[in-house]
Amino acid sequence: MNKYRSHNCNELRKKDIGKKISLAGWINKKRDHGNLLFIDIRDNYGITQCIIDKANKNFSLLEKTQLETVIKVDGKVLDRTKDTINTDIDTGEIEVSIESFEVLGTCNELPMPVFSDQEYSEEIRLKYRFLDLRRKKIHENIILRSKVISFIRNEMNRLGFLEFQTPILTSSSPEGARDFLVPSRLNPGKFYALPQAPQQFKQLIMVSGFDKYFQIAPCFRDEDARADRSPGEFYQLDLEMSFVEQEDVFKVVETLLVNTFERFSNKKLMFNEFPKITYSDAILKYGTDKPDLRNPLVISDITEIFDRDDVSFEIFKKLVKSGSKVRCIVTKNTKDKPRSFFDNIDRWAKEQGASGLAYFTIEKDKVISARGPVGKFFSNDALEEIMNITKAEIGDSIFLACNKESEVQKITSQARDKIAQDLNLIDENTFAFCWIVDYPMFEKDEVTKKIKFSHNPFSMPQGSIKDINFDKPLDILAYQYDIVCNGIELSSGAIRNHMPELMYKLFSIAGYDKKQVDEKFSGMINALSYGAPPHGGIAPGIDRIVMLLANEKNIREVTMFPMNQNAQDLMMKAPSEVNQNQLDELKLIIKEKK
RNA sequence: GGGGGUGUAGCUCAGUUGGUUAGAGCGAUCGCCUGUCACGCGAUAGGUCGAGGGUUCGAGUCCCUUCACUCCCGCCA
Repeated sequence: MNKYRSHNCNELRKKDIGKKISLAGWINKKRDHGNLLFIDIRDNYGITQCIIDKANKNFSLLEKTQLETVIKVDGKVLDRTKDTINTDIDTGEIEVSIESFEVLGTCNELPMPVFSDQEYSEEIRLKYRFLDLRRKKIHENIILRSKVISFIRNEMNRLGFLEFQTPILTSSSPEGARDFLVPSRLNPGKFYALPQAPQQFKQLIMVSGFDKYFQIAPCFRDEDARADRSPGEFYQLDLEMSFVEQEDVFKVVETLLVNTFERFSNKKLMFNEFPKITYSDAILKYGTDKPDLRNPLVISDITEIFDRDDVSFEIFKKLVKSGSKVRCIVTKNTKDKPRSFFDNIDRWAKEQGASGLAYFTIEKDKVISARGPVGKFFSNDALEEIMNITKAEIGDSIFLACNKESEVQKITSQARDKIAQDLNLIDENTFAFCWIVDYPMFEKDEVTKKIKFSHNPFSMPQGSIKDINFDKPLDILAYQYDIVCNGIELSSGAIRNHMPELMYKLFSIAGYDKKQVDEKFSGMINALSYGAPPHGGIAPGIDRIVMLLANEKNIREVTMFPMNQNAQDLMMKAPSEVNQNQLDELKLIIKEKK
């Protein structure tokens, strides 16, 4: 028999009444009646109410024992009378009469209560993460995470994928995020980099002939945090497949995600076969490449309307002449909404730094007309044309913004979210997945005006090497795709470029000559010259998947030991200074701070 | 690097137009209480009002600087 317990704290039931048992766990809560003491003991599995009265010699000692002390109790399982049954806990039909107890782990006065629904500051939660993790909600989130990862492993195995580990100490690469660097003692002055993703390795695994690979891979990027982005490190379900086209990857990911989300959430899936939206369509219709498809609102371009003579909205007309675009959002049947609804949205847009959102509602008495502050500027014919373009109907309202393309795209995208919220159009009980496809291979850097890779430099461009017009690099599309759920980007992937000749060509457009490519990507480019199979893959973010399943807005709620926004671990006090010997061995000198 | 929010007891918070000795709940300590499950009742301790400077007869409250936490922009192939 186990030294500490005969049962866990969620095990005892009516059938155990009369048994002599022992339990071990934390004192979750005490209810002290002076001559009678109730003690709830908690472990990973649940809570059991224990009871002791003054007749027992241990009474006064137990009465004074702090909450969260770890104790072992020996006692007998008792029935509870009908009116004292607690239906909130699984063990609520019984209780344990304590005969003796033993303190296994003492507890100081707590810096934060464990048994409480209160919210606490991040600072205290992170500093005492081991206490925070005892609390029900986050404890369950972490267990969920474990189960999701385990399920995904099984599914991947079932789908014929092999799990491999790849190096954590690797080389710095010029593209992408900032690297975390690790100095090399044996090679003074040189540094390893922690992998931003096992990108090159997984391609090398394909070149090595393993056909289907996956890994729950740690990824390290030295970039600033967000609510849905851990600083420093996060996990991806990294996967790669040989002899596949885009559709083959989609099929695997759809199967995996549908199974995972159906298994771990009660929410509905809006699509079992995820819709595919081209990047350019997404940007136009939603103003972003990570649209929330639960939101039915779409953005339309009605710039051409403002060239018409029967439209007299002079401010917009003038802006359009100088190259601005007009985009609009139609809200269905909002004719009876109060003026305040419209004005609130206009005011909100101004708060976002835009020049506001013009609006009108389409009405029909004998002829079609527009009601609202700017309605008078549109003729009957112009309104019909707008209705034609936007599919708006009588009784609908139209919100318009006019600005440079990038600005109008930004504000209409935000407005789409804001209006949907105000109209309560988003079904919180749904997951809406979609693929964003046909990403451009290159984009122009706004600052330097140079052409650079818009996503992954190893992606395969669409079209054969003979057909691609390399003189218009911004027109080249890639077999590059993202998967998005409820407006959250879960992952990027691509069919890879496995042809060295084409690779050099594309890198040259982004400003790397052959020598640089050979140097910086030696592992990859060399391997591709020795018989590389066509291959492709993707890497869904594990943390974000668990966030969606746990219904959490912050990634720290699904991360066991997260760092704070400044990439510090308040519990372990990382990062920290190191001693002079360590620096000497590494041949490093710390510059004085300015 | 930039913008917003927050910072008052161990924890969660209140604190009026600037005005006496800065309050409450939980927790802690002590006392009472044999059926609670957020047990109840009474008492006690506990404060550099994040820090520094300024305005004022007087600052938790107004102003400036700064720090911490957080959200967002930049950044994240």
